[in-house]
Amino acid sequence: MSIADYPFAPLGGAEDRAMAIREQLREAIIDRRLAPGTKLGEAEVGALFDVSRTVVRSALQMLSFEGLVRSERNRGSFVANPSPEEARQVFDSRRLIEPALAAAAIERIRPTDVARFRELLAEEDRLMGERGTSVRRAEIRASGDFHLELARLAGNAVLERFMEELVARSSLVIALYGRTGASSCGHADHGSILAALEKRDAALAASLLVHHIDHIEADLDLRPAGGLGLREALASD
Amino acid sequence: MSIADYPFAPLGGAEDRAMAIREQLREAIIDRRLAPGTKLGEAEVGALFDVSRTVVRSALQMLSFEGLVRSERNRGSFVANPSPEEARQVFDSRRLIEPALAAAAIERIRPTDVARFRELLAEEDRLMGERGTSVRRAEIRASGDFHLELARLAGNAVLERFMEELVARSSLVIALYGRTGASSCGHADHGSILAALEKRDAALAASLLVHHIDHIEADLDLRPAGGLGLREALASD
DNA sequence: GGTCACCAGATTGCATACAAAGTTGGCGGC
DNA sequence: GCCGCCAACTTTGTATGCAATCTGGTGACC
Repeated sequence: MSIADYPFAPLGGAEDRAMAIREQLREAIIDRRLAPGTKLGEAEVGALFDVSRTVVRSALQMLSFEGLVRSERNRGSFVANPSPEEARQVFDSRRLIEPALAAAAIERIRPTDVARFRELLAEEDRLMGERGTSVRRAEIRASGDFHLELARLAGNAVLERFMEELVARSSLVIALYGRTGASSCGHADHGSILAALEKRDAALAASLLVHHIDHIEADLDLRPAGGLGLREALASD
Repeated sequence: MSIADYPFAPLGGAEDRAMAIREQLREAIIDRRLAPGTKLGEAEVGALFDVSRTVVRSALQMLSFEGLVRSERNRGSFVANPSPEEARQVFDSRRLIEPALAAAAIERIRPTDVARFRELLAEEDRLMGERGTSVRRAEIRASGDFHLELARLAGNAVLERFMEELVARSSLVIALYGRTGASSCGHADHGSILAALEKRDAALAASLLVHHIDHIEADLDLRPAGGLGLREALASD
């Protein structure tokens, strides 16, 4: 299940063609099929999707807003290369927002919602059982979907959109700094969080969420990337 | 002082011409020189700023992302007409985020920051003393700047950008639903919040902030807008 | 030999032209 | 007289062309 499958468009009602390209690029970036620093030339992307640069520009602008792409005037757009500091800020933001989402979700959760969560968990389980890089990508995405579902359930469209951005950027950060050894997003955590939601124990859910996010962040290698500050820290271009 | 005066561009690095138009439109919307529901035709806006539709489109897309403009495919863009529910979500989000910003700001606040805050307060004072609708507009904006300065000081670029959006949308909501009688944004509150920041009393600052936001929201008339649901509720077009 | 200036190539920024979708007004039929 | 259909207009969506800017390399000059 991807973000685009949700019944509402993430934003106002932008052009659908550009939105489609945005989604494709977003998935590719999150899955790390597009490495950070990769140049996204308008003409090149346009040729790839068989659309004009106009549409590509629109898509790139959206991604730039989301922080997944960095645009430099008269130079072009590149897949974002979030710094460790940016990564920390993203996780700080999530630690702030998600517990509140849980509290709100508890007020509104219904059996059908629980069922949907269980579906997501089952999907995660299935993916965890397998091996391979593509599976790992799907795992990161599935993990994000859990948090997005939580945001959706909370019923605050503003925070939900913020979370869409935060989850996307988190996925990019995990792909960048994640240590391959450990499971990037402790799956078991999701199960216990869901249990707390079912029990309508907001304090427990909040606590579990914060620890969950701590856990994700702890699994990252956020050292200053060689300590250098030169342009994009030798962006693997 | 407007957002554009800050030393960094609010976003990636979009085209500067489009950014300029975005700023102008944003100011106009927040100041309610552009009433909610007003159609923003690409050609019309383009003629006004003497640029092509291409640039206008870019600006409108940005505003659409910020929630200040609503775009409908093949129909055009309109100044957003936030529903009472949307308004509540915006304030809920602010009640969540701003106390955290205050706590972070306390860790980093320095005398020069305090001085900047005092400047903002003085500006507010000056505006409060006068009368007239244009003054009232400036007052709303100045009030927003206080909160933006707080966000800036917190040092989290992610949350800062969220706050930029929230403050802008709040201003729109206040312009829409604000009761003219009461002062929209209790100015005295800002002073006491700043005092709490100076004393580095995070709990007090957080409490004051929440009450401050409560106060703003309480001053609004968030009734279901006449109960009618016809297109844009008779959008004054 | 090193440095600076200049030039060629490529890429983005912007404007314009064309195509598609929607809206409005009028006309004819019922 | 009212309803539905059709056509012209208006507005947006997309493609393409041209100008400005940046990059990288070459050659002259110090």
